[in-house]
Amino acid sequence: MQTPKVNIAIVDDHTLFRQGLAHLLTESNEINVLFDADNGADMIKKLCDNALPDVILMDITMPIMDGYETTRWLKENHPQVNVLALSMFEEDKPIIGMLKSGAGGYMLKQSKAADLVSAIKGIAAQSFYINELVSGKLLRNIQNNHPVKNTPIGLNNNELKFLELCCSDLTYKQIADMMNLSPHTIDNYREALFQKFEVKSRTGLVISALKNELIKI
Amino acid sequence: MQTPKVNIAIVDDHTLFRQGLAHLLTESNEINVLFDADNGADMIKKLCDNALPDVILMDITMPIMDGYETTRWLKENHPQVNVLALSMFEEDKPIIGMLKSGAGGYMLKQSKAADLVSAIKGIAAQSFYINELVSGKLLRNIQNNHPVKNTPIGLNNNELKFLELCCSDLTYKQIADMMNLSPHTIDNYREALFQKFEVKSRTGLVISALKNELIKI
DNA sequence: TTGAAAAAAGCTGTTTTTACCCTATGCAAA
DNA sequence: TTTGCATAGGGTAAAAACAGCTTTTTTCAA
Repeated sequence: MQTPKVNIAIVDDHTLFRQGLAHLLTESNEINVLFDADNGADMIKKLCDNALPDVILMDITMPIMDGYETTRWLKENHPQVNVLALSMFEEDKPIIGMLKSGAGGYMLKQSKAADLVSAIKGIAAQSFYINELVSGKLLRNIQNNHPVKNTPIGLNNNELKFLELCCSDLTYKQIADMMNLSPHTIDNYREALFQKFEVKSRTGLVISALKNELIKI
Repeated sequence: MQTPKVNIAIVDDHTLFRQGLAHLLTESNEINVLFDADNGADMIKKLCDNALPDVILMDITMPIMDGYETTRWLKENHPQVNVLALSMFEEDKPIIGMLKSGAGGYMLKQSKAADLVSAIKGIAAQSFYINELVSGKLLRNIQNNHPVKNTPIGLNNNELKFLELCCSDLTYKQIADMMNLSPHTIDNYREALFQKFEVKSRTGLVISALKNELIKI
């Protein structure tokens, strides 16, 4: 008899990816997929009807309740559940952001299945799984000694709305009209966001926001 | 005995997605996955060593040889093979673009497995599979009677390089330096791309390029 | 091979939009 | 009261956008 299977859940808004991954992992005979969910809110519902998983594979970009928020909720309400972030993005900010939210590891969707299985087993056994991808970011984060850099950036509703409208062919004046605000107010939002994102141009802002999965296009 | 299985191949640069999907589809008992590939070039190699598939599931964004190019190659060299585009993107341009390149259908990765299986069976039987997503775009394309709008936009190497550098915090002057060209020449590229993409600002250009999967960030 | 045509690269402007200052008001919470 | 905030303003400099034109390079057929 082998070691007992690891019970997991998969939270991701791409149905095909979720279901395909579930089959793939089940076939490894080392992992048991208890359930899967479309987003954080869906996961919370399904947690009630299922045994508590050892590990939850968590996407970042999801409608309604995203990976950051869901991970924070889990650490608040079920701290014994390990979260393994699973994302397409290899930028600093989402990685550091998910780890800060409470994820114990971070894997790319570009990974091989065998590596993902190791990561799941690793995180189930030790509550964390540090691969090269993550350790590099962590190291760089320390070496740069602005340790809390690259954190998820807190935006209020208007800033977020503005950020979305920024991802377009609209001028700031047109954006101001659409938000029923003075162009000067818009200019304040712009200034604030440039500082938060450490950029110097609207294009830089848009690219950063997309890389951090704060907005979708 | 049922109808014979449909032989397919999967071309996608995300290993986990590809393998997971292969397992998922195999389990349906109606589909047989002959092989999978990382990108178009990889697919061409593997085509030699395998039976010709009935249907190829094709991602759009891939390194080395993308979905558009690969589909065109297939239609040129193996016109009897049906291509079903499988992408995250529901914008007009990638959809129309893949169809124009020769794909017989277009499915979202957000689809349910059962729908994907129907699409594969449909396209194997009839060489095309038109769902609501696609028919809407086609209809709109006809109604707007600029029928060849939303086609993939042809860019030369310098324009593409410029476009990539545009997706950054760099000024045009800095981009000119990096490309060892005069800022005036860069201005010509900008002008040309604005016309091709029908935009009025660098931000609009960047967003369009991303939506059309001409560049990645 | 040559020279006409086309494409690519470069230049001079002007106008509009962005980016970056610093200040001020109203309002609500501490 | 004070603090913090969202809002709004004026002014300036830089960058981006737009237009019209010249030179260089490439291409290809006579």
